[in-house]
Amino acid sequence: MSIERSPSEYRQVAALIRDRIKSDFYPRGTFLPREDDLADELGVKRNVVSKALAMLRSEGLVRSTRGKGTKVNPIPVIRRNATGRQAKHARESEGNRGAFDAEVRKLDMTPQVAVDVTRAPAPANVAEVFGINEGTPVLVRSRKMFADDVPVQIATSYIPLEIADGTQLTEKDTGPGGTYSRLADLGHEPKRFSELTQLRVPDSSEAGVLSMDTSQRVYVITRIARTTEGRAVEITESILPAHQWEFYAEWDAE
Amino acid sequence: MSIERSPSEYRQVAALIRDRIKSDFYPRGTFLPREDDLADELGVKRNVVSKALAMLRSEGLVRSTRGKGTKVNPIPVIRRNATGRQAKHARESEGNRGAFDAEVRKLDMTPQVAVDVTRAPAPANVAEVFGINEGTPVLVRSRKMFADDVPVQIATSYIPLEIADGTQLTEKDTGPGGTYSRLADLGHEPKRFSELTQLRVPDSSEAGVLSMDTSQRVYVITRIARTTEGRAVEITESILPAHQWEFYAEWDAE
DNA sequence: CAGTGGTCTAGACCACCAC
DNA sequence: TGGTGGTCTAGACCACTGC
Repeated sequence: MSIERSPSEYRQVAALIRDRIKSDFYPRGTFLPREDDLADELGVKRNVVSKALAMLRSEGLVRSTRGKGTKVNPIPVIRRNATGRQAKHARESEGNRGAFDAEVRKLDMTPQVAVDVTRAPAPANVAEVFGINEGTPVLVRSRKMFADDVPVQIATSYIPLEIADGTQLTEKDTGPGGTYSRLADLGHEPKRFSELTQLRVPDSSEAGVLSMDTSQRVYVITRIARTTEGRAVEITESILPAHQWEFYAEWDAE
Repeated sequence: MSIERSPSEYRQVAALIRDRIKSDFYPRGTFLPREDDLADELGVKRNVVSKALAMLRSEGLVRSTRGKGTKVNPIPVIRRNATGRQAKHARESEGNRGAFDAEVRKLDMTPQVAVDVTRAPAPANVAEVFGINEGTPVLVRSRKMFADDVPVQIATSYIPLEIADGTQLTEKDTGPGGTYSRLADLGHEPKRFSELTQLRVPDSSEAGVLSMDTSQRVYVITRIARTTEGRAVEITESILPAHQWEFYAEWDAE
């Protein structure tokens, strides 16, 4: 129906380099030729190559460093299993780092998690779900997760201090089964979950921590865990570089 | 830890315009000032404004048309409910257009669906799942979905001809309960589902149909429906402009 | 036709890296 | 220090819209 119009030079250059990456002509983890050389090879100005590479950078295909060059992203896409993350057996067989370890190891990479626990004023959205005033202190458990030393996820969990204070939840290591098992021990077993997944540009702080560009995208996954009575006992906000992840789920009809 | 470095001009311009859109200074559906005027107002060159707008365009915040101007995206983000899409009650109460109608109407917009049914050679990935040879004809049901006349989704379903031939599945209107109910009538009730969600740039054909830019992103959702015996009886590949959607799910622990 | 955005030119300067 | 990418300049031409 619509007439084929020839795309602009920089889009053609981007498409060409994208193909070369996908066909392993530029293998994962190696450097591209420098922009001047690409421009000469393809008969375009450096600005055009630069614009094309900016496009590939925003897709997460390459990463550029001033003074060094442009390298093909060394990390493959990680498959996040959205099916059984909260399942009890998964928690107990894999320990408190949850499903992340398995997801990364499946790709023959080395997972790594750094945990930090503090108390901090509740952000507005957290306060609203917990039914407390904005700024009321809550327990904040922050995790940074790496695959082969590349940051691929930030997860920040909030728990009401009323529940967590003085318990193992305030320790870095929450013990076998992790946070949800401790909440269960305390009589607040999470049974009902909701999850909202959004896509947006990272703010500059997120971009820094995840060593991303602000032209890239992050998934924001907000999960609320509630007891059978409906009380919200934990909120986790995960930030993931979008180009680094895909989601898989399985389920049976009721 | 890292020193605050001032972002480049075009990023500052993009941030400013982004804020103006979010604060309704430039309301949804209205035109921005033209690039020359923005450049004058902000004391930068037009190229810089142009680069900033390209960024916002790739985020789906604005849409530019040569000769006309740049308009704020008139359509709000649609929330896709990933919880009960395959539930029988949902199918029967809402008819064969499924959950899409409800999702769009919830935002006070008008849903619209165009259906096209053909036979076509099975693509490689479809053939593999069905266990047939690539190129074997299969039934292909294509739907284009609109919210207030804006295309927001393409869905392409594949069904083995062996099952579908000569049945209502080859009609545009599959009747009450839709495709899955007809499959059930035929003794192939879908009971097990898997779904893979990926993010990528649209190819030029997808960009055309969804009137998108190739600097934007689409979700690709591939769902496989199987019988209790494990036979794949339907595959649906949905393409969604990523900036137009978010995903919501709820579930109970087992 | 004039008005708009999309792209490209042919430079230039700077920030950052490795040495 | 020289090599690299990131950004900006001050134009220019073109594609497309609406009159």
